[in-house]
Amino acid sequence: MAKVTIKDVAREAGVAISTVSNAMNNSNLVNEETRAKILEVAERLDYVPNMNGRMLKTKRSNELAFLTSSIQGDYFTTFLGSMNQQCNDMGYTLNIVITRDDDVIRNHILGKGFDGIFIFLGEWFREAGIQLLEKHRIPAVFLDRAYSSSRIGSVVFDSRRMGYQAAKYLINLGHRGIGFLEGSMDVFDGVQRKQGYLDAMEEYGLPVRQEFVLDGRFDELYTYNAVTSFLRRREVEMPDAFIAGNDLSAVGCINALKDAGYQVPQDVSVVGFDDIPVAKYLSPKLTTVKNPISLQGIAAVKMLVGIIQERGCGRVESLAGELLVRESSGVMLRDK
Amino acid sequence: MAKVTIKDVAREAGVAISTVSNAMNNSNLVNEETRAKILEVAERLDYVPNMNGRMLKTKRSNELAFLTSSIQGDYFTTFLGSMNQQCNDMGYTLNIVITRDDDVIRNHILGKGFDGIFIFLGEWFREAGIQLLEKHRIPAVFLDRAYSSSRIGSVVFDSRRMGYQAAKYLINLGHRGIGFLEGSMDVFDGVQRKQGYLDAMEEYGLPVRQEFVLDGRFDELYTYNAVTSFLRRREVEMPDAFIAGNDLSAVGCINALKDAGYQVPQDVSVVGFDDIPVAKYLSPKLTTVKNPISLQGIAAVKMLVGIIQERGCGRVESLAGELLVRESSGVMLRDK
DNA sequence: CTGAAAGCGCTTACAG
DNA sequence: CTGAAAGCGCTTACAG
Repeated sequence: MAKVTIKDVAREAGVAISTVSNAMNNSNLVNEETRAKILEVAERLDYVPNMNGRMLKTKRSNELAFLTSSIQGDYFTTFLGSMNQQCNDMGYTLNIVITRDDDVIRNHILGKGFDGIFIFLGEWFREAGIQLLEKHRIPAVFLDRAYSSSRIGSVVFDSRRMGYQAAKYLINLGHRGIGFLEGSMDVFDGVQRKQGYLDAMEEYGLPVRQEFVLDGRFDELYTYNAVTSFLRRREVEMPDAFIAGNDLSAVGCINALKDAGYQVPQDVSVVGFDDIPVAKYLSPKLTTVKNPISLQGIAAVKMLVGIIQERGCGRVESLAGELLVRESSGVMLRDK
Repeated sequence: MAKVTIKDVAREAGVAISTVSNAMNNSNLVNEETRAKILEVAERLDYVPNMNGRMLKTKRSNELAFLTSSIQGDYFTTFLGSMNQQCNDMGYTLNIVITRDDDVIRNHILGKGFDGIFIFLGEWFREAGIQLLEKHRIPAVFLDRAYSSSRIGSVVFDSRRMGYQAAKYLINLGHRGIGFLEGSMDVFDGVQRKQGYLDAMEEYGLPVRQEFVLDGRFDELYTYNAVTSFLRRREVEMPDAFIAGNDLSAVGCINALKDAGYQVPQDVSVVGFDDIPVAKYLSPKLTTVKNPISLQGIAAVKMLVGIIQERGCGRVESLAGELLVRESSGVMLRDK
């Protein structure tokens, strides 16, 4: 059966297509009987307006796109769930597109008629992409960086502050030699978390020892190896604690410490970021910073819709996380 | 800056719009110099063809939709990752839409010009939906049930066989009184896993004791409560083992058993389904059935593209899982 | 209240 | 090789 169009409905109902269109969209223009007849026919034929035809005229789709380079990890599950719900609540549908392809990205930004775009593309979206958005005045909200202009906003976590708080927490526990397992320096959170750590060290006048700053790459195995080779290199000088770029990295760190004969937190405290679901099942249970992921999704949708409907303009919204103290961190015990 | 269209490119390049269209699509029709000029202009203006205009003519979008009622859980992360990759490899982009709204579903099936649809809507997609697909000959692949026709196929797990194998494994270990924590009977896997369990019991001439079949609803807490009240009801007769509808349910079951003073697997063996990431971190580590989720995604894409390109037709493809024996199950120890 | 007409941005025969 | 024209399915002034 061929696709049924507005023509089919018009013919079947014995009216003009414009009347069908009006009946389906504009309540008060059409005679009630005519409308009833048209709706009955439309229902019978399973008529659904072709969005391509409609959008060619109206320039509005009530569709938003979420462009992401990945949906791996629990973060996305939580995030997309809340985002999608909020989109629906506000009358939009969300299209999630996983891609790292420049052409696909351009197509979705420029060629599909989305009313607005959420961007979580990390390194797959750079300056040129921003220029494109700006030049064509596409409403957009970034979830992976802090950027804003008149039609573009961002909703991010206040990773710098949380990095600062994690470090401060450890300092208050008596730790002085605090190491950092840095994540990716291409990633907003990676940079910010480290910066927060540096902020705290500076505020308390503690030296940042470069040999205590290891490359963890947000990766469990990579961190495990980095910490293991660090421990082999220098038996003498141990950090009192490590802040890891994320929980996976914290797990790798803890395992490396254990395998080298250290106890966590008795010998070394470890703090992560994210509060991944297994964090509370680990032994020791992981002390970590939890971000309000659902709130990020909701805030992002509100911001984008605000920009689209001209009720708001672009800005950077920064959400605070929460330090969850569990078992992998404790007061400083070792003698110095 | 207003949206740049084919007209803008044509004007700027001093040619007709049909020439621009040909230059961008049909290689061998256009003079090389003309084409070069046109492409240069298109590039300079950030011209991206409006997909709505194009699709109105061509009726092909190279876009597939994945309609799902949820993306909660690790299943989806794995699944969508492999599916998306396979779509890209085959020249399609995948749009993921999370919805439980009939109108949104209808719109995406009929009104958006997707070349084909993946469906994972469970109870939010019933007979009426299938009729709609059939009537309009929409290429579709189900991931949540077994159904097929000329333009519709399914890729599912062979849950019945795996349920059978899980039960058979326990029987071979010496267990006779095997209980089942059933999941949702609205869900394909829920029904099939239980049926497999029943198959095995029958094959081995073991009675299925109705009081050993509890309602777990695929839910940890719900199962915990069901098992706890079961244990309170009858101290005398204990099952030798439980098969749980999924891992969450298995966890609830194990916790209930432990809290009632039983040891797993010494007193009761427990087997789950899914192999969720925490399964191997639990104590005891969970024996479970792991499904080849990535393969399901790949097979689904291949099937749908086959149907669309008329190179294949609808069928039910059933993927085998793998029983992972870990610590929550063991040989029958108790005296009868 | 209803319908004829124009036009959104494209592609595709077709004429030249 | 290039362009004028028709038409995909809609919506929106506008005339009646």
